[in-house]
Amino acid sequence: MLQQTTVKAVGPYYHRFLEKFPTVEALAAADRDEVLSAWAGLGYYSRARNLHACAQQVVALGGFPKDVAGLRALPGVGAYTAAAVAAIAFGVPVVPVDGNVERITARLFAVEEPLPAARKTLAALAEGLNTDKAARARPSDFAQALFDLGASLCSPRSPACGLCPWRESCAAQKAGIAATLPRKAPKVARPVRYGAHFLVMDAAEQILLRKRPETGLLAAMTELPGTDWRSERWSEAGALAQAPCTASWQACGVVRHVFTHFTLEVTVYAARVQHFSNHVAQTGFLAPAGRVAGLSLPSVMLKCIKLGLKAL
DNA sequence: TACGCGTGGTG
DNA sequence: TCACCAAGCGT
Repeated sequence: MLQQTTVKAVGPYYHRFLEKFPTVEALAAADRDEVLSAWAGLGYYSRARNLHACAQQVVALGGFPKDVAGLRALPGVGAYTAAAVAAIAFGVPVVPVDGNVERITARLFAVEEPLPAARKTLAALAEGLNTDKAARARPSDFAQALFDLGASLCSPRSPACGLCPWRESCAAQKAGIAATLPRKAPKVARPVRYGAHFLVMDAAEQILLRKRPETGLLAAMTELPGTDWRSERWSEAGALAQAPCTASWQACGVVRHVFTHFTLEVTVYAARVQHFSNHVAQTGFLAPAGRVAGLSLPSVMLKCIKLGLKAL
């Protein structure tokens, strides 16, 4: 959960998740959709699918691998997570290299090569951080101390070098460039994509939803029926031509949502109908409008539903 | 290597 | 408002 996600955002999800799936066996035995639903709103949904697959693999193996190579082979476990689990759970003297440790290392050794090209260099330098006896004796505490140093003093924007225990040995601090490291390669501009989604509710206050494809963006998550997300705006006629049924559609506004690599602008249309024909209902599934929790809805769709319901 | 993959917080 | 960032991984 903590991959690219703040401790604060993870907290509630983590506790709910452990309550729902208290053991690796319970997680392995759960339905994939139940796991996705517990993850809904947290983002990077491949982590949920990988974690579920990972639990099944661990159960099949008869327990957790206890070394870096064994952990690294599990789904969703990369170099960082393998090292973190090995050090923190199993006391293996390795240094997990996350964003914090990359930043600390870049500053300590004044590495001016920009990320991501510098990643290999930084990992090699970080590996040498725990050579002293005290550090090697407590791999978990050493890793945690690095995370905390990065999160508190050696922070991205304005590092508190005056308070840093490593101030004297920090090459970037000596050179006066600590705040400018690590350097990053310039980013590409984030394009805007446009879509339209449709909220339709029957007399029993059920709304029509559908499942997204198994691969790609928001894989296997739930959504309101809608158009493609494309680089040109949709005309009203063009959007309504793809409405899930005939109804007096009402445009109720635009939802703007920022993904990592593009910004999405969704025009939301809403309508009431007496009842759904079988033909229409079979394009997706029906759910009570008041109870959309537990349906693996990503945040962008929660925004759309909220906007649509307000108009009805 | 470079990109696809979410969401919320912050200066 | 907006760019940047967060206990990265898979392809």
